[in-house]
Amino acid sequence: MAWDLDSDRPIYAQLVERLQVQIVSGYYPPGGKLPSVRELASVAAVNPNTMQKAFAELERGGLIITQRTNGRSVTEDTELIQNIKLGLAKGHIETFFSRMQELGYTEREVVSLLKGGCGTGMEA
Amino acid sequence: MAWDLDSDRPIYAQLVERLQVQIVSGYYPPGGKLPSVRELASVAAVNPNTMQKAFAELERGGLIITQRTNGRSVTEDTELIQNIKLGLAKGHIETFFSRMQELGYTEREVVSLLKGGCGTGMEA
DNA sequence: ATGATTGTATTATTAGGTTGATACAATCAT
DNA sequence: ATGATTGTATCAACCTAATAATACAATCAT
Repeated sequence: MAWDLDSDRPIYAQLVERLQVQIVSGYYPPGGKLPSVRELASVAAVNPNTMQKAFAELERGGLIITQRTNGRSVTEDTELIQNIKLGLAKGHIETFFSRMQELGYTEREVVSLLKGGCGTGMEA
Repeated sequence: MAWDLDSDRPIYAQLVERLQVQIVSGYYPPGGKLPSVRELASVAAVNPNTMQKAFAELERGGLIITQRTNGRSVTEDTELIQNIKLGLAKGHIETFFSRMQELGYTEREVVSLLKGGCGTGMEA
């Protein structure tokens, strides 16, 4: 699984988002143990300091828990996980419609566009 | 109109995107003259050098044309403008579905989710 | 012709992100 | 007990982005 990091944004922020997705999508199950800072940093081809920063950020959000000298685990608070997942989904929907609206598309146009596209001006 | 620049991404890149949208949406019509570097920089509360960099970037894409000592204009190539607009729209659609799939939603789920009209943020 | 405005270029400085190289105390497996 | 691994902290170096302060030649309005 590639990490496809973008140079146009802080790496640690991208790591946070990626790990967030991996947790709420169940790739890292609730209560499950996470790879170590050094190991994940190695996999992502990133400096351990950067991965550490991402982990610290995730912990502030409550998604992961640190056992001082024994690694980290995903929280067992499945409700929190679900809430974050729904929050992310809503955010994506909102920004998507917002961006399409900026371009001049109405909500109705966008929806019909996704269903199969009828007279939206995008066929050409 | 606020410029709501994000500190988490290069400002010049955000300026490029914003100006792109303003052009393809017709806010700056084809062949129309653009504000000067200094004026736009002032409006956006940004350093002239940064705005200059954004303009240079847009010019490389062909969207705007520079009259050496007499300001800039939007290209009159409406076909190019339309192509860029469609490209932006397609990009938004693709990344939207991609992000939703990352979270575990199928394409069919997303579409029916949007048709249900539950919270798109565009009703108002 | 004059003065203001245009795009453009230069230099210096600041701030933030990233990397690399360490180092330490606490824990686990053996 | 020993050695490896854990999270954590620190320091220096580098790079990019952004700002600030200028400066210049070419154009336009007057």
